[in-house]
Amino acid sequence: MIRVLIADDQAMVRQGFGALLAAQPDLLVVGDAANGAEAVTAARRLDPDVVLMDIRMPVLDGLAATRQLVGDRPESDRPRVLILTTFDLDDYVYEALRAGASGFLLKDAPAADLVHAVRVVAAGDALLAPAVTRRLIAEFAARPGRDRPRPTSLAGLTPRETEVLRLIARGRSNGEIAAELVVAEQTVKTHVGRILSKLDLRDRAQAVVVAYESGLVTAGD
Amino acid sequence: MIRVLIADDQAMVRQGFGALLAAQPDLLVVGDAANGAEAVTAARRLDPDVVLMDIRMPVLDGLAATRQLVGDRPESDRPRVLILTTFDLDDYVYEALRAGASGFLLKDAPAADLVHAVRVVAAGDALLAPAVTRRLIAEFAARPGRDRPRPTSLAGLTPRETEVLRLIARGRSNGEIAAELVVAEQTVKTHVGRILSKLDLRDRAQAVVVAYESGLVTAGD
DNA sequence: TGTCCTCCTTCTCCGACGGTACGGACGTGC
DNA sequence: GCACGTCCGTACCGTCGGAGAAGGAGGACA
Repeated sequence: MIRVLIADDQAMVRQGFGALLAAQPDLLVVGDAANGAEAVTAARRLDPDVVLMDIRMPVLDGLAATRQLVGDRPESDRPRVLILTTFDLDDYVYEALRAGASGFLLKDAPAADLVHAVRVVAAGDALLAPAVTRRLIAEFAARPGRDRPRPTSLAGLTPRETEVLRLIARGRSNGEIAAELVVAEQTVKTHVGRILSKLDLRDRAQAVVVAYESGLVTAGD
Repeated sequence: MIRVLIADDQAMVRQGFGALLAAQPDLLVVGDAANGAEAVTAARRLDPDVVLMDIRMPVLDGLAATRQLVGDRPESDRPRVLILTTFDLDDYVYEALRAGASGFLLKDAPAADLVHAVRVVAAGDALLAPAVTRRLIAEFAARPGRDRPRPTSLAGLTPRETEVLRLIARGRSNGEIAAELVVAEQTVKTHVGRILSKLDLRDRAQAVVVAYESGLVTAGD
C-alpha cells in the first residue's frame, strides 16, 4: 500500500486529487496540507511514501518544503516528492530537481498519468512531464561532459610536472609547493619553468587557466 | 499518421516491434534497418518521424547513427530518435542523449509504454525510462548549476572589479588588461589590489582559482 | 543646492616573488 | 652509453602587489 500526502493550498485540488488517488486499490491518502510548513510537519507525523507537492503555496512554498523533507532523513526511508504544478517554468523545474524532487508533473496531465507517476515515484524511480524531460535533456546535452580525456597537450608533461601544475592550480606559491613536495624552492621553479615553456604560457596564472580548461582540476570539489 | 523506422540487428525484434506498432491506427511502420548505416540511408529516403534505434548494431552502432541523423538536418524536420536497448548502462544513456536522442527506453518495457513513447517523441517531447530519469536527475542535481547566484563573496566586488577579475581569469597581465579596458596600468593595479584584498587572496593566480570555483568563469566555453 | 559617499581613475615608491638563463648533480631504463 | 626525469644551485630582472595619496563623476539624501 502506497501512502500519499497531498500538499496544495486550494481545497478543491486537494479533494480532487484525493478522490482520484483513493479510487486506486493500492494507494492510500494519509493526509493533506494547505501549505509547505503544514506539509513538512504532516510528513513527519504521517510518514508517507509519496508527497504530492504544489509549488505556489503560502507560508512555505513547495520548493523549500521539498528541501526540508529531503534534508530531514537519509536516502533510504525518505518520502518521495512529486511536484505538481500549473506552470512548467524552467526555474521551477531546475530548482525542484535540485531540491530533491523525484518527479515533476503538470496539473493538466491525465488522471492515469498522475496515478502512474505516484507508483513510479514510490518505487524509487523518477518521472517527468514529457516537455520537462525534453528541456532537461537539452540542458544536459549542452553541458560539457565531465569525463573528457584531457585533450590538450597536458600529455607532454612529466608526472612531477603534472603534480606541480595541480598545486599551482590550487593557488599555491612556489615556496608552499616546495614545502609540500619536500624539495628546494629552486626545484619547483625549474618545474614551473618547464611547464610554462611546454604549454607555451607566460604566467602561473595562465597555468591555472589551462589546468581548469583541460580538466586537470575541476571547479567545485 | 506517425511514420516510424525500426533499426535493430535482430530480425525477430524488428518483426515484433513492427507488428506491435502497426496495430495502432495512428502509426505507420515505413521501413526497417539491420544496422546503423542502413538506418541512416533509410531515414534519408523514407523520412520517418520517429526512428526506433537499438544501440548495439554491427557496422555503425546506434549512437553514431543517431549523431548522423541529428546532424543531417535542421531542428525542425528531423527524425526523432528513440533509443531502445536491453541495457541501461549509464554511458549509453549519457552518450545517447548527447548524440541527440529524444528518448531512451528498455526493451523490457510494456508494449503500451513503447507506443506511448513513440507518440510523445513524435510530438517533439521527450521520454525516458523511469530508472533513467532518476539517474539523469541525480546527475543534473549534482552539477553545479550554471545559473547559481554566485554564493561566494564575489558580491562585494564592484562591476569594474568583476570585469577585471574576469580578465585575470583569462590569463591576462595587468598591461593587457589596461590596454583592453583603455585605462592606465596603474588603474588596473589598483583594481587588482582591491580584488585581492576584498577576497583575501595573495596572488592573481589565486584570483583565477576563485573565478573558476565561484562560477564567474566556466571551463569549456 | 550642498554634502556625503561610492566608484573609477591616476600617481609614486618599493620590496618580494616569479620567471629566465645557465650549469650541473644523480638515478632509472632502454 | 644515452636519454630522460628529478633535483639543486647562482645570478639577473621584471612584474606584481602593498601602502599611501588624491582628484573627478555620479547617485543619495536632507
